[in-house]
Amino acid sequence: MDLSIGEVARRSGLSVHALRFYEREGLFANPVRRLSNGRRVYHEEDLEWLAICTRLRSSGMPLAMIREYIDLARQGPGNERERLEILRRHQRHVEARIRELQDTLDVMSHKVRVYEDHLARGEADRLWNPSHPDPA
Amino acid sequence: MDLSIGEVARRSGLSVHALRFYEREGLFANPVRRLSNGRRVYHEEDLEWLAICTRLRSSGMPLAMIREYIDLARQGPGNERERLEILRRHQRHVEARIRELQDTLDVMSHKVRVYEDHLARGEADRLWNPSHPDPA
DNA sequence: CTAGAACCTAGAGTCGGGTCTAGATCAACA
DNA sequence: TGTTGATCTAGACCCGACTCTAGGTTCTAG
Repeated sequence: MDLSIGEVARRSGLSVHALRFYEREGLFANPVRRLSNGRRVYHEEDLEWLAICTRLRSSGMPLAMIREYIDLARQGPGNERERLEILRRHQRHVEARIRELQDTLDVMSHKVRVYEDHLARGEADRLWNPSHPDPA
Repeated sequence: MDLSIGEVARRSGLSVHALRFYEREGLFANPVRRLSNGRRVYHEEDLEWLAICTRLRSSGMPLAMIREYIDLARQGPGNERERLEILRRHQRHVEARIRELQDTLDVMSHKVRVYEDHLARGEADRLWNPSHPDPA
């Protein structure tokens, strides 16, 4: 079940450009094979890995960290602890990020609520305006 | 209580470069005043606004959106609904982002847990490795 | 046979958000 | 007085992660 780069782009949501770029950056576990005419051939497992990559990326893992991971995986058994450590590092990072966002969200929600009250009463212009006192 | 750019940098955590850059980008509500010798003078309210900016930035609000907001604030009363709408837009964005991160975190945590079990039993090399089946 | 789509490479360009440099001025201290 | 350090401007540069271009080949349908 061979897949062309266009097919993989369509199914992964990445552009063909991005797929070639990822390959140059060494983000594929298995070197991408070529047809005799030079065209790239992908398989289902590449698609699965890309789905994981996309997840990791969208949660803020830099390509360099993904490469670090895949480099270990490529070396085969023996470094599982290290791989796990990379994942845990990112896990902690994401957790911290969620806390940070939640924190900002709380502050914002409070501001918005207070301001809505003020607006409802016809008082206004005091919402996070550095030139004026803060109603919160 | 006048503050120099260096003082503001120290207290805001932004670099002097970034402060000048923010000014060029129109992110200050009140135009930054100058001493007769051309040096910038800041005040406590600038610092307060910068703290807010930093929050918004670190939660992913682009500078362009902050500028949009501050432009409205600068125009004075009458556009409070619009300002509120900007905040709500970002609020929704942050909420969605938190959900996305939480989602990825769940997947990762599951993977990590399963893998730790496998490792503990001496089975290995199956953690998100595109060349091998997945134990999850 | 031919048009158009899909593919190839190398390398340039983009965007956001800064960061840094050069060269000048100015302040403060020993 | 001289040196150190803070500031100024304009503009170049950086980074990550793509995105796009130019110029060329190859596949596919009619």
